[in-house]
Amino acid sequence: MELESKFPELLIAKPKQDREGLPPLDGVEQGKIVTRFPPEPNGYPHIGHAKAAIIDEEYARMYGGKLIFRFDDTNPEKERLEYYAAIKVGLDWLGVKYDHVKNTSDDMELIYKKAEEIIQSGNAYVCTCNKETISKNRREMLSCKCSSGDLSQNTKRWNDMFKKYKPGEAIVRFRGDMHSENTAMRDPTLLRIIDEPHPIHKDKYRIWPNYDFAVAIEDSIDGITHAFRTKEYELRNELYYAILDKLKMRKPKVLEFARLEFDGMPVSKRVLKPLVEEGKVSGYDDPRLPTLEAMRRRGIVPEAIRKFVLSLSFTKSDTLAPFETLESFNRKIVDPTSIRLFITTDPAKLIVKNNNLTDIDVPNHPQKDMGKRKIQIDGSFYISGDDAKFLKVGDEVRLLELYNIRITKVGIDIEADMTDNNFKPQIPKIQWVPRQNVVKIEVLIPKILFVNEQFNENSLEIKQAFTEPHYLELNVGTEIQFVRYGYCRKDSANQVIYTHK
RNA sequence: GCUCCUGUGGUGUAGUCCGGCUAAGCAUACUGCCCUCUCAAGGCAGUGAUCCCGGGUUCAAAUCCCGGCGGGAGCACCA
Repeated sequence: MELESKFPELLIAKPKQDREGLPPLDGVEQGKIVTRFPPEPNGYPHIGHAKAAIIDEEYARMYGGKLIFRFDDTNPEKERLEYYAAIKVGLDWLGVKYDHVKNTSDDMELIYKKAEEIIQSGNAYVCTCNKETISKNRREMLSCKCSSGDLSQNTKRWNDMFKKYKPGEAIVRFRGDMHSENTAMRDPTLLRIIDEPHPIHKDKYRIWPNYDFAVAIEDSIDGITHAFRTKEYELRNELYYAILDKLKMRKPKVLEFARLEFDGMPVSKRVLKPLVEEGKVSGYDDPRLPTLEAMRRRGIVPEAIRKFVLSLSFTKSDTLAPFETLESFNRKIVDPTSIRLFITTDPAKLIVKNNNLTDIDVPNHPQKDMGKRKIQIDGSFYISGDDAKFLKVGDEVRLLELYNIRITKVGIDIEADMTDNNFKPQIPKIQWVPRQNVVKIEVLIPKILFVNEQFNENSLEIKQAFTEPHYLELNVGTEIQFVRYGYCRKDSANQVIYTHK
């Protein structure tokens, strides 16, 4: 009673309402957030990039802040110009809008300055031990002789890294703690020598920062407030903060999320590269792959990917991504604008002996006004093998949008008589394609790429099919719903890719 | 092996920080009905979770504590 009057706020129920989209962030002021999407241009963008970019953008947008798109291009051995372009194309396709683009490699002078600073302050040293020794010492928690070298030695060695040393002969190491439980803290590498020409800067630089050093500095100077990264970096948070601490630089907040990968659809270049090289898939845009280009070809639209990513929320728990959920989102988005056409697979011939029509207008969509198309008729049709095999003499079925027929003969050629044109809800309805002017197409049906870690030799089914002449008038890229068959995207003049049912 | 992260229906999540208002919401999948000249989309209904297990704290635990077990990741001069 007394409490009530003194502290009425205690009685107010805490806000537990439903939310949409990503969970709110702690202590963020409107307009004060800056996020970043920092891919390495070392491959084609895939669903994992999409998740990261969408999360980065959503949070920036949620609090009216900014998104910086930054290429973390500090390893010339792996990066190529075409990947910068591919990633940008992918982001634009996804509809992710960024406020600023930059390359980490454009900040090399600054990074060198920071490197010198961290060496000067005694928080880093140049190590000339070989790789084996270094990794052995890490395992055994032992410091090497280089770590006790004085400042003049480190300065001299640092200067020598620009010219004298060969790659592998000297690295800059952070003075961490060789006894730390966190192996990432056992004097990790900060910079190393790489003589491979950089895709943008060619031979201008040969000392390159590694991930931990570059990201920490870049995030800090870019004004990033929230740095989102996948969970496998979690152990490196301590390092990230330690580097900024020694450099006396502003610290962004680092948060992790679970990485996204579909079951049986690996994303790693280690797995994908051999498939492409051996010709087991047609390229990085093969519809079986989880690359953005592949999903686009397959008929997945960006809005569906965004909805899907947001439905996964922002968690660290390992997820087995539900591809069918993505398909469901996609289907709902694509359905209202997909033209309906007839298709027949494993076709069977059907002759309607008393056909008396020469053409018919068929609506392009059952609900939306998408116009009609004219189909020429002469009584000679194809129907799907799947439908044909259930037909018996005497059955009455309806040719969709056309008329009802009664089967008079089955076998290789099916014969029938037209009965009437009254719509009868209870009889089976099947699609058909006139044999005159039939268009022959191939349907590519992507299936799961890997089953139990094994490449699935049957991962791409190719089906021959017949469709209507109207198909020829559609642009490549058009999403079509083949009635009673499924959604497909027109990939070329004579090929479609199956999107989903 | 060591270290870290994680564990809610078939699947993905909400709720867990600040214990009760929900023996658990939403989506997807599945089933049925309605609508429909598609096995699509849309509408309605239903099946399905003792919230990993065991103990503890409490009037009260998915939510707090302890102990197990399962899954994932990191241990590079890659990001």
